[in-house]
Amino acid sequence: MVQIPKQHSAQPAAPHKSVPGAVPTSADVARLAGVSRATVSYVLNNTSAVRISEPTRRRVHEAAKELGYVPHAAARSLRAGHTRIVLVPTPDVPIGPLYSTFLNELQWALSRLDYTVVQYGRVGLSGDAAARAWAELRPVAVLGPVGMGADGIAVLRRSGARAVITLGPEPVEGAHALLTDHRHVGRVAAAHLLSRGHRRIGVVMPKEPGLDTFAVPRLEGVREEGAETVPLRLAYDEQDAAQVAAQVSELGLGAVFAYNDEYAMLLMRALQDAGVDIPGDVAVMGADDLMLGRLLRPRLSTVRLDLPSGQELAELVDRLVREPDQDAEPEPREALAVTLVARESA
Amino acid sequence: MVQIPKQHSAQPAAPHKSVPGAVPTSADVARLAGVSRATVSYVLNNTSAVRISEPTRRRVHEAAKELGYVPHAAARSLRAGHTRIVLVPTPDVPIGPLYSTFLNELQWALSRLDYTVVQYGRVGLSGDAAARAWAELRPVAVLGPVGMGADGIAVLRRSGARAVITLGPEPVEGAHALLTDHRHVGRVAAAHLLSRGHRRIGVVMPKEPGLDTFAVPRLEGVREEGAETVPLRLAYDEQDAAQVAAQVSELGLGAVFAYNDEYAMLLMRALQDAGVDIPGDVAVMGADDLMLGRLLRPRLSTVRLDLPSGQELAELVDRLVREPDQDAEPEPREALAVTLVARESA
DNA sequence: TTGAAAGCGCTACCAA
DNA sequence: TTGGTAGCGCTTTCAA
Repeated sequence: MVQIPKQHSAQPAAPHKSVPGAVPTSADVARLAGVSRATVSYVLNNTSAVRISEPTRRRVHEAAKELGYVPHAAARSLRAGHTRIVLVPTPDVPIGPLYSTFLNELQWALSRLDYTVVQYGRVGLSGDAAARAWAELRPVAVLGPVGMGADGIAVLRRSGARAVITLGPEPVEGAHALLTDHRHVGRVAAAHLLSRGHRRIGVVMPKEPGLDTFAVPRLEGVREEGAETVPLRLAYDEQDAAQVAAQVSELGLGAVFAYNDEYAMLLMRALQDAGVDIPGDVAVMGADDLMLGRLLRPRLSTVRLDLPSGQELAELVDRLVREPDQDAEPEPREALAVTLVARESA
Repeated sequence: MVQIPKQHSAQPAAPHKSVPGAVPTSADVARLAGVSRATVSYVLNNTSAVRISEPTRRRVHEAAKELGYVPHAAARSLRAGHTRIVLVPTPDVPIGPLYSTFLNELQWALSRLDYTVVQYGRVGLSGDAAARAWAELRPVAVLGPVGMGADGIAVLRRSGARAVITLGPEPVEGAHALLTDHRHVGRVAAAHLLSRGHRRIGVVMPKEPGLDTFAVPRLEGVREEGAETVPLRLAYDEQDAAQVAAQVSELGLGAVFAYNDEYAMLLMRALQDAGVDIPGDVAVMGADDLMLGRLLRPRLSTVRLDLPSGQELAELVDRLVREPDQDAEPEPREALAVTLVARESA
């Protein structure tokens, strides 16, 4: 599976002799400083249980610096029996500025807490195969294994993960669930549109694959709120937008709820280019409350989403890692706050 | 530094006895299958140098499945002497859809090639401290250590990194350099504006910290092309945009080059709200060629950037890992293609 | 205050 | 075809 250069076996070099080109180990440091490996470890880790004399400390530090010694994380965690790795999924598809900002923040906050963030792409593995691949790294925490079943979670748990946190519409057994139910988004938008007298609502669904994870629940939310929905598939380009705009007119739709602000902007422009008045002829709503919505004319009405901050989530991870039993199976809690932002377009 | 639960030392449990709650090892599998650990390794890795009988294979596989055995990546790479880890920097600050799409693509492509992508945030460490922290993971490749000097690169190299690739304006010794010189962006924009008779150009610089890495070179490019530049600091909000718009009028600026399309849109809207005609009174140019530029009226003139695709970059990494000496110090090559996209706003 | 040595989980050599 | 075993680099107990 992995090709390994036979550098070691080629010549069974005399033990305890440092090869020039090789990466220095703590043994090399020990030799140079004239102490034992144990002492090196004590000094470099500031082990408080042991007192090492100043001269020895200095010698060790100097030797380490001279050799450019860098400890080997894998060896350390093998010995320790656990890692500081937090696994974070790479979304299969670019998912918008909102989410990528959130991820960024999260990574930053986790790094601050001295965790190593590993982004793991699924790359076509099924839920359980993915779980096994992830478990090989022995992560101390795993975030948002979307679409992973209870079995996968169990594998992760058995492999030593002390915190498994899902972000998704429904709780998964064995994981700490942060519910992000995007149906709320659709409901809020629909409620607003309904209150303005629109009973039939066109719902813009991205043609781009992968976004359905969010788009479908948003559509469902609109339906649940009691509106009649007309799905409109829209690719993120101008040509397609012109076609959908025509479709909106043909169908006599008086209101449209777009997947998010970007798709709303795209469609709104196409409608305006076709001479449609907004909100007079067609009311348009977006979602995500991006800056661009404020810059459009008319100003875009939208739905704001508040995810937990990366900071908060990082702290949750840290807490679960430290006290794993505490909330083994806590009440799943809604983590997605949703607010109407009524401006001019609807 | 890391608190380690003393689960092992608490009771020096009899060796070779599998503890129920613990993570199963290959020894557990061997015991259950009634074979040696070596055999387990052979079977599970499909080692071609050794032939194992079918019945034995089956027994091993069954035992592994029953125990839910998952190999330990750290132990494996400790033994192997190298990892499949590729270190990728987390940008300190959200950096726009263009770059995050690129990163995403890259991660996906690397995962496909069986690399483990680790995102490492700098978290306030200086270049060389960061290099040491990164080297602890013994990555086989490191991408884009921005602002890291030759020393840092050397540490990484000595720790076993076979590919060190920088993306930045200038080559760094010891690394494979992909030059991304954003001055080109400014030059192309300035050339266009100059050809339209604008000699004095307002240059919008984001107030947001971290973006200066790109903003400053873009400004320099404008200057190098022979224009007189007037820096305009702009925060990404409407209030500030209104102020800057007023400033543009006061200064009698006839042309503005914004850091990117988003800032251009922001300023353009503010100018229009103030009754300024575009491009009649003020010509506006953006950069990055985002979709939103096409949707503005007038349509936004901009500069398109083409980074190498994630796929290409992943292949480069793979090639360097396989043949490290080949291009130890190759000719640094320009990796950022820059094209003028002239539309209506300038 | 320091050193010797065991052992974390795994793979690959060598011997049977 | 299979097993024994050394050893990757590190930390930590125990003994000196």
